[in-house]
Amino acid sequence: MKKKYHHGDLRRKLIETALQIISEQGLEKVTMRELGKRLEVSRTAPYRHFSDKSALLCAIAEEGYKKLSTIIGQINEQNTDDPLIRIQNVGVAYVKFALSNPVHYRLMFGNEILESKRTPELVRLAEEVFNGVLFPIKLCQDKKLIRPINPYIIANVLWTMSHGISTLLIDGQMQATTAFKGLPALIQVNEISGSADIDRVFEYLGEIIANGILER
Amino acid sequence: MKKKYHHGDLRRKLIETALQIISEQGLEKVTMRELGKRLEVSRTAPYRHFSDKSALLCAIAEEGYKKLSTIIGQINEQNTDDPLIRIQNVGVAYVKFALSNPVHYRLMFGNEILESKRTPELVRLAEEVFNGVLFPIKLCQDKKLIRPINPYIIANVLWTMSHGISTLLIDGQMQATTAFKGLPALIQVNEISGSADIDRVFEYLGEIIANGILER
DNA sequence: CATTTAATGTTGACACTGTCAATTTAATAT
DNA sequence: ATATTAAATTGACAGTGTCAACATTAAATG
Repeated sequence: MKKKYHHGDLRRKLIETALQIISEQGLEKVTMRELGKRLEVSRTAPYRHFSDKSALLCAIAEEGYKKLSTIIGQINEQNTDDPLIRIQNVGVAYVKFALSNPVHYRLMFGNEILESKRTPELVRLAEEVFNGVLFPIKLCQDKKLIRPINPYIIANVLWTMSHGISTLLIDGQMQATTAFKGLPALIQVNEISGSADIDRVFEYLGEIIANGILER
Repeated sequence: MKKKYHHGDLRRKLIETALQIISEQGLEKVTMRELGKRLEVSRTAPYRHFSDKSALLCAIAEEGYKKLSTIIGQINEQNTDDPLIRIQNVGVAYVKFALSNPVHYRLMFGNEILESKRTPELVRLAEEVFNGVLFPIKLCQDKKLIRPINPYIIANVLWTMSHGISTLLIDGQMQATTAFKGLPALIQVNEISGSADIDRVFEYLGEIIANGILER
């Protein structure tokens, strides 16, 4: 790609600056004009790189999908003694990704980008992520570690779980510090950072999903 | 309340019209001016009823919380032979509410209303809903039907599940028709309406949460 | 009843937005 | 060195949230 023309690397900078504005002041403060202003470029310069605002947001979502897909792919390549652990690792990684990249995550799975404006590439990448969740489940079923329920369902259950907790935490609906307080030592909230230790939360949720909640 | 002054019942109409616009064309098409236009009133008339746009959206969210809270309250008042069924009923009602009132739901639990702009009343109503989820769980634990796990955790698991599936379906990320296709007869998608039969989906998810996914 | 008061609605104004069309600048290809 | 094309600019237009000043009318008050 070499060096760029005038600005140098405006496309990249636009994405970065948009991300920064969203996390600082929220999505509605992202304007094409403000982006131009911040990057010391004219108000319509961004249109040379993104056909409209929606296209810019799509690019961010795409970036997120690629990142998440890579993370999950790497975990699935790791060898583990216990294949069940791999499922947990995928779940933990998923939620951690969401919490570390809330802006990406909201654009990926939220309603900010209208359904009609989602690019085919976006849809493809989303499927790739789902397959990454499906994979370790099938593996465990092959080894008779998980009941022979349709693996799609189980994947959807795990996805539902991971997505649910991700969005509730990201959007400040569930307070990790209180939601999991006063629990057995198993779950301990990291009081210093103020954020829950996702590994332990997921460990606990995993135990529930694994064994169920019924008395037997 | 009798008849109103000039327009009659502008406040009510503003909420209704906003809801209609959001479900037809999305949130960003709701503008104070457009609301005025549609209701044949001046562009700033809405400001006599809502201090700003955010206040209008808060009012919609509040309406949603009250509705959901009432629904869950009614279910919890019903007598059931099997208290476990009550938990399932609450979950099903929750998801059904979300699917029937997607606009309300997104405003209630999404990020459209900035965290800083949420009124205290909004927070209180959200807690009320959570308590409605907690109640039947505690009841089942009293009767030794559910393992003596901290009931808060279980409520959070159920909430996570219900919220996760609600948002994935509402935002068109999970296709109910395909996500639960090719399953045992237990789950059958309503092909006519194109929407999943939430009762059955939840029945299935409920079974998984109840008994876990592990082979034993 | 007449009159004050407060609720409700209007008009004008401002700074801001997305985005198009026409134009200019400069990097690359020839 | 010139032609081509990518990148950036300026001007324009219709739309937006919201404030301040003003107008109208319902309700409260005497």
